[in-house]
Amino acid sequence: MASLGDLERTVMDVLWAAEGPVAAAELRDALADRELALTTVHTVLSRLETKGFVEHDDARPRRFRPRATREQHAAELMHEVLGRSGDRQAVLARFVGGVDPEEARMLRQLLDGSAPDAGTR
Amino acid sequence: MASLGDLERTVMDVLWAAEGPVAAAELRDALADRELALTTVHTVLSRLETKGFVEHDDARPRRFRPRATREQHAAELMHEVLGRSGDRQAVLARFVGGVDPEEARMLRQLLDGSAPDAGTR
DNA sequence: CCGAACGTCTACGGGTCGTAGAAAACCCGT
DNA sequence: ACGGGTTTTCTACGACCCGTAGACGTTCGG
Repeated sequence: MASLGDLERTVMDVLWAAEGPVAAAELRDALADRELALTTVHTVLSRLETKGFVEHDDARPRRFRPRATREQHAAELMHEVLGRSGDRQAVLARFVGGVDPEEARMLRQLLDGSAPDAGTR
Repeated sequence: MASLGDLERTVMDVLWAAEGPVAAAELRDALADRELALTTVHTVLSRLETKGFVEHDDARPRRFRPRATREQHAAELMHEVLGRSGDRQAVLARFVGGVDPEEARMLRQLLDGSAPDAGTR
């Protein structure tokens, strides 16, 4: 999976946090601390599009939105790491060893209640 | 966490697969298909060292070894992704939704048997 | 139809990474 | 102790990625 630069990730964070699709100018404003030129935002957006992270409608000001939710993306990344990693079971063992007890409890629930496919979509 | 280039990852894979510490020349041979110059291997190793992925002893031919197991590394990566990702619970939900039943069973076991800290170290 | 907002295309400078030569440091056999 | 191969270090270079933005064409609202 393609990986993201700093600004790219920041932009994705804004998009993920947004309610609906977002126009370039809104993005620039959301990142006002960076004082970005509008074209910069456009460049980043089009790269994100090439990488498959966002898409835009054809309304006039174009509006951009993420192709996956932040959670989908993170979960996919985790699976990718797991997949590329030799002994999956050993990795999972270490992984669950490191989750805090709160989350461990939740995991147990998720696994027990697992209707086939729960949480996938 | 610093991320790895292609060759860097390949080198780590060799080191992780190896029984013990490995000398640069052995690495070059293990990657014979790439026809790398020895100095190339050295460069990569020293970058990996800078990034904290390997260390070497002071024997003559230096011998290199990973500072973490492949599994530790993968698990850390997974935690990093999880940490940077907003709604941890939602991510975990999606994540476990995607593990195959085999592994789900194993996860349940790991979670139930969880003596505090099991698998951490 | 004009001006302002928008979008596309091109570019550049810094950083990382694959790649390796030059040269220094080192070790073994004689 | 010396010379030649082996190892290590230092330096470099080209490709590519990414942050950044200007130039210039496009489109919409009045």
